[in-house]
Amino acid sequence: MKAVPTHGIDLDVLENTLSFYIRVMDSQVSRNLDQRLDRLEVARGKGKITALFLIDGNPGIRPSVLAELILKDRSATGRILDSFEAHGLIERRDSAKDNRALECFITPKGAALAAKVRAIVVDQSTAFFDRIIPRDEQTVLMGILKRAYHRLREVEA
Amino acid sequence: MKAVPTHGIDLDVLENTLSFYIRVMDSQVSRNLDQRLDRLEVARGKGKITALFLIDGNPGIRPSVLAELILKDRSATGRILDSFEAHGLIERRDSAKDNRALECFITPKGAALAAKVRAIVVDQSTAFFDRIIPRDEQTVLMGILKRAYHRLREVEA
DNA sequence: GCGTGATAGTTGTAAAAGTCCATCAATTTT
DNA sequence: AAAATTGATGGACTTTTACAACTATCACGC
Repeated sequence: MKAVPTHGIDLDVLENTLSFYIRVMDSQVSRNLDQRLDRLEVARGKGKITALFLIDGNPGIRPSVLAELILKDRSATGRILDSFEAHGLIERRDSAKDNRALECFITPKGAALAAKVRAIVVDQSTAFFDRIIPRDEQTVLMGILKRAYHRLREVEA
Repeated sequence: MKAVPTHGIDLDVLENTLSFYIRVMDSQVSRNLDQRLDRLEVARGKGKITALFLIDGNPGIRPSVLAELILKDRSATGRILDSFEAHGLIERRDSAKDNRALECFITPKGAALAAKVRAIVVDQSTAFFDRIIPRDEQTVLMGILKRAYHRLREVEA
């Protein structure tokens, strides 16, 4: 990528639009993360990593609950689970309580992947933001976004 | 969407990972924005709005410069310009100085769309974040992200 | 118990984005 | 003048994502 100074370029109203910065940050951090996760079954897309962790940390979690937590519809979630299962990362078993429902369980292979991804994700986020945001500001940022995240869930409900 | 409380759900390391919150915020704000922009030629995808504004505000800007600014490769940028041109929003003319290059110019129709989109984008961002982040925190957030954005460009270069 | 409506999950489809690579023309460098 | 670089386009491919249709099951009220 070439050096194109941002000073002097007129970004119009985007200059003062929060959503613009969120969107740019996302695309860059996501691209960077995908490179780190290359070949790891969870690269690309926003929900795969969260889904893997949730299944790892909440044995028996159901696809529909998962869908709401990763903010996707059931069909998209189902396809993620299909690919997880095809790669031997999880198992879907019929629920004893509700014959419509399934329950997701991590496999040893899935747990191993989760451990690996855990390390990568944390490391990547730290490395990425350390280059562009001072540590004290990162703390502030995290606080604001964390509260916003929880409020988002309340509001959406 | 149903009420699924986030309290009590274990998000694993994501709980303290900045990239996670950035990614979630992005997906929500982008989805919300797309709904607002429905049918407007610039919905979906991250670069279209920025590209339109840049062409509007910088007459004669070249596709390759545009590509670097919207953080896409030339091929993807070209396709955005194709669709803009097909919809009569811009014109690409041969550059007088460099016969390889093109120069992009907004059309009246494109300028009208830019004006409309400008209003929507600002309004949407404000409305979206007002629901989940107090105004004073929004100011702080904007400052941090703005600095991060410019540093990102310096670092990437 | 039975019907209505909601819920769980799958499948199909369609649209679109992003990336990679090859190609071609024009320009700059040495 | 040859080589390397840059600007732009085109094709192919992978993935994501949303939307709607469909089956099966459950829950509630009467």
